[in-house]
Amino acid sequence: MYDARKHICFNLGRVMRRVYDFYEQRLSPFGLTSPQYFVFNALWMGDGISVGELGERVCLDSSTLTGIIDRMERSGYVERRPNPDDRRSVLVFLTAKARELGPSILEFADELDATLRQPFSQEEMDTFERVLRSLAEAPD
Amino acid sequence: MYDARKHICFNLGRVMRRVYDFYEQRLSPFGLTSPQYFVFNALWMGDGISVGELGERVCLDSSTLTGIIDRMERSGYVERRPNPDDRRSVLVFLTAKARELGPSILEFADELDATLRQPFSQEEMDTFERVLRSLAEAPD
DNA sequence: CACAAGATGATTGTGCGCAAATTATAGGGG
DNA sequence: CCCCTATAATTTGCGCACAATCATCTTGTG
Repeated sequence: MYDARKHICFNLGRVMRRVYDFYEQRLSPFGLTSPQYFVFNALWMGDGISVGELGERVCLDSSTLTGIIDRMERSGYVERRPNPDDRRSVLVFLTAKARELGPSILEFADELDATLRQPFSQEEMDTFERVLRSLAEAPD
Repeated sequence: MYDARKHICFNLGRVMRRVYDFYEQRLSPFGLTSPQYFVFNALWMGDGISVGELGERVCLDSSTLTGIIDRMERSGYVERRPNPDDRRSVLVFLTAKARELGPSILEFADELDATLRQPFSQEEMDTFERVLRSLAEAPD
């Protein structure tokens, strides 16, 4: 019998949505969605970068980031500043609010990740993540 | 150093988008997207069901399905018919076109799935899918 | 039989996510 | 110095995806 549930594709989508939701329910006190958390995290590693470079860090198209940065600017986490060396480019910075909440958010996200991993053995998670990374980096 | 890439959440989203894209590039001759393929597949198991029941089969909200069914109706794969027993409800059917293309599409999708699995051992895929299913079915 | 309670489907609003087109600027060659 | 091409960010158009809401219908209860 044909059942889409046997396809990797189907389960991947289903789990992705569930896990995003898991994070977002718990990140909601901070007013961050999952993609916004990734952007926050990428900027925590070093801000004052262009939209394009940010896109490389979070594996998202710059046109997708335009909207995410808009919303994070509205909620007070980031701000855009012109690049003095290149007027086409915009540099994205974390705000004082972001710097203040940063440690709590990052610690909290680590706990969420640990909660997700908790039911599985180290070996299972290693295999799981190895397959995941291979699928992410496979050609085509 | 904090890096969102270490989070399951981040890699899950990235891989899900890549795998969806992998399917969609190859399903494009049929004019189907990945979610549309899941709906097609669910109806192949038995059509003439309500939007709500379809949603249970594909694990999607009925408000999401409204749009997907609209588009599949436009491309000639499904049609809505009123439910004679319940005037609130709409039953979704596959069209003649869908029945004709069905076997090719299902076989093709199986090949795509096999291609994705090909680089990995049976044992790796078993672990991968077991973790995936547990994450999908975990409470909360 | 009437009416409240609950189910169902559609609609609305928000937020990703990408391709293609657009706008503005940069940089190189004649 | 000017044209041509390349690049950065945004806009536009499409397609998910879900929560909240609304309208409608069925069902259970008295």
